[in-house]
Amino acid sequence: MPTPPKTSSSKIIAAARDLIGEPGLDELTMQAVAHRVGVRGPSLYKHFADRAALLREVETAVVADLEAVMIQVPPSLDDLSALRAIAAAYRTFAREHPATYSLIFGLHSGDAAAEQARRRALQPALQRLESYLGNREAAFIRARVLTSFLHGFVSMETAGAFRLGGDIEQAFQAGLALLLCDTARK
Amino acid sequence: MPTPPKTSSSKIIAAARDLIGEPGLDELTMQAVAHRVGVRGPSLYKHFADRAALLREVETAVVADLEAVMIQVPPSLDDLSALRAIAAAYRTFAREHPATYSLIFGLHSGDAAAEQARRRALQPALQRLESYLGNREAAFIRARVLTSFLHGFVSMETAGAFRLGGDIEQAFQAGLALLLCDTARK
DNA sequence: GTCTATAGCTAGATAGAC
DNA sequence: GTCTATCTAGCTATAGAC
Repeated sequence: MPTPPKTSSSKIIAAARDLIGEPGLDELTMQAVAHRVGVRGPSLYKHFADRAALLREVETAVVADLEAVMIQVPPSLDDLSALRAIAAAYRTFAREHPATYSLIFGLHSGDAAAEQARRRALQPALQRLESYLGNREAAFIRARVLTSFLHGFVSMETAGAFRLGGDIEQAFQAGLALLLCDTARK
Repeated sequence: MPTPPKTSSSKIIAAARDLIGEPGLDELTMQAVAHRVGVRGPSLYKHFADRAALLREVETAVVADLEAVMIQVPPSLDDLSALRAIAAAYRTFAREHPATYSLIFGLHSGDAAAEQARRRALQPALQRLESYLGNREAAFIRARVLTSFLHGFVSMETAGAFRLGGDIEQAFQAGLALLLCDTARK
């Protein structure tokens, strides 16, 4: 006679869902990196203690790159135009390097250098917001809201999550318009 | 004499960044799932063809769960209150099941069932938005904007990306207030 | 700093008995 | 439908020669 069932598809699915942990970066293997730079895997360990150490440095470098594109905004622009330009630069960066971008908020390694890079990258936008809103605290809150929108939008966009048609560019501009409306000014 | 250098730390970092592909779900191994349901690994293959097939079903189930919590909003609520409640339910779901939540926009498997589940989950919020804004097209755009904000906010929140202090709840409410202001009504 | 060789591990998936 | 046994494959990391 056949062995009695111990489980079921739905039980397996439920267990799988309980099990999901942090997503990794499977493709980034030491050997693949080594091949890219023309050496063998073990040679990398003369440069970095282990894979985690390499990842920490990558994280910091990526954030610095994002800062570099956001900082390109001409100082001559008015605040609102500058904020729009920063947002556009952010989105462009994410679209051009989607997997790389995902490290910025995806690794959360707690690395001090990466954390400092993140803080530094935020600074220009924060200053513009403060000038625009005329209120330091409001600018800080708005920065969080704007960053959330930008991160969510580009994450969905690069993941191909906008699948219902329509003008995606229009949605981006509409979101910016709502979040950059100057309602906090007294 | 020592072997001449073929590479450098910065080259390695650059190569690593070029290499980053899609993040995986390392912890979700077939053996771990099997152990959870009290069987051995190979038994799972009688239920699902392979790991990818299991993941597709998990994805659909997760979206259905998110829909279930968003649908709990009482019909008696006015549109604005209902939209706030839906947003709160979304955020609560992500906070309670962060890793599970990350599958919703993270897997993009192109699975038809998952796609249909996503569409279905969006429907109630979309209807409320249409009633609130009095414009079908504006509601569709606003839904994209709101979803982007929600997804970005909860992704950052669960990743621990809000590291600069301050009231995170206040930022969430501020974002909702800006995105739910009724500026599109004629 | 590079290499070869290898240890040690873990994963996905299959074969065949029951 | 479950099991044991096994295959294949890939990864991190180390040892030691050059």
